[in-house]
Amino acid sequence: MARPRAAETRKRTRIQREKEDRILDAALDVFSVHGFRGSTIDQIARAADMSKPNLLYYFRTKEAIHRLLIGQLLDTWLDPLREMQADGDPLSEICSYIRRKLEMARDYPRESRLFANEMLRGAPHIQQEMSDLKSLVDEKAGIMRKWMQDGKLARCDPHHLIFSIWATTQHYADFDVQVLAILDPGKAGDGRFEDAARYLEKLFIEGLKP
Amino acid sequence: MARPRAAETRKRTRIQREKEDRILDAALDVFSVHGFRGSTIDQIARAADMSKPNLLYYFRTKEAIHRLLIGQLLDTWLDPLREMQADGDPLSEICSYIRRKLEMARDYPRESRLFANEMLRGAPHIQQEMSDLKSLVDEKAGIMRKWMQDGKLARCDPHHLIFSIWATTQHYADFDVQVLAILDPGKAGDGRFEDAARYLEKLFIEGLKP
DNA sequence: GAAAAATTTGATCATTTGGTAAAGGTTACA
DNA sequence: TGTAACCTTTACCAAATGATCAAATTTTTC
Repeated sequence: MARPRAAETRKRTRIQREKEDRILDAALDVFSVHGFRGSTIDQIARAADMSKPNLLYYFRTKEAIHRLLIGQLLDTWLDPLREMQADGDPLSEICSYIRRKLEMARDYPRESRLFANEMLRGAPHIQQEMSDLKSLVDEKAGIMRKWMQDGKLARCDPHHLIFSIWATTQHYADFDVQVLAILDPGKAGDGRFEDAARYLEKLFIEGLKP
Repeated sequence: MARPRAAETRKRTRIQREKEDRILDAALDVFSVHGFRGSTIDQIARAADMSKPNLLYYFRTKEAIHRLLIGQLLDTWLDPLREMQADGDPLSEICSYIRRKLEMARDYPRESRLFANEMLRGAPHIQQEMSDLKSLVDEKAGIMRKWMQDGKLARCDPHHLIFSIWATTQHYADFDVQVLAILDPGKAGDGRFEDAARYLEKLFIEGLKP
């Protein structure tokens, strides 16, 4: 290979770590708003405050950056669901899940939007991950079904229950502009997340009480 | 003006109506999946089965097509909410609203995704419409607040109630791939929408009962 | 059925975009 | 402090993209 690319030889240097982090952060900014096809390397490079060839020294292609981001994302995105324990109190477990998902929407809105973008275009690159996701969801749906049989949770379709939690929480990241445009300007801080948590906990507790 | 562009002189012809419809339909296909920046005129022209210059005879620019689609969308998108009547039974009104929104997610998923794409990129072109939206939502929130005062609806934040209805229903259009990947293959038809309706009506009725 | 209007096409253009080449500058480490 | 590995930049390229033009063809109108 004529020119050594970053990270292809031996260990990662300090500069490599710093720049790769900067690139990924900038790329998350750009991809999460414009999607893969709508984002340009120039845009990302500008956001990372470096030249395009310099950026391409660290990542061979635009796709390589995107792939890495998506991979990192899916790795942590489902942690809150994984934490749902069969031996906890059903309504508390569901409330904790809602709270954790809302915190993610508040603290990692870019990741949420990146994911939403991927879904909107039909999840072309993550067939394997969707399959893993199904396994996890099916497992947790089984736990919920048990809770229902034990009379600790209202009978309902557990898959749709999970969908409704995803939808209501991610909404605050993906549709943030809309939420901000509609709520009173006074709620511009993070107050809307606390209001949302209060509302959603009440809705789901009352709605799912056996 | 050297060359007459479609619809610039006198009335719209039969061909104009047909082709413009074909273009808008194709553009909705493309924009709803790839977003504005991620879509190309070539792509839309191919989907509409015509040449690029031919397409550009009917719409001057890519943006003109997009603007028209967004305008049409917002015009009808809020109809279900407008139909919510202050003098109806609160829980029935809310259930009808959910059902209508679910029907839109089922019958017009492309429109839902087009809207979602716009929101994800920060709704750059629809500031005015967002303002109109706020007026409508505030009005309906007022109705809900009245219902709560009359003891006909559980006390909660009406804005977040509306958000939760939007989120849960639009989810079935915007995240359709995910929904399909997770549900049993048997639900591949429109059955998932009926299941969703059953689940959501129960959740909201029980959750919002006074 | 001819004139006028509308439509379609093929060639073309300037810009943007993803990506490369090669040369010069910097860093780490012996 | 020298040098090998690593990093950065300037210049560049081919393809894609948004858009235009003049000429050719079709449709409508009288």
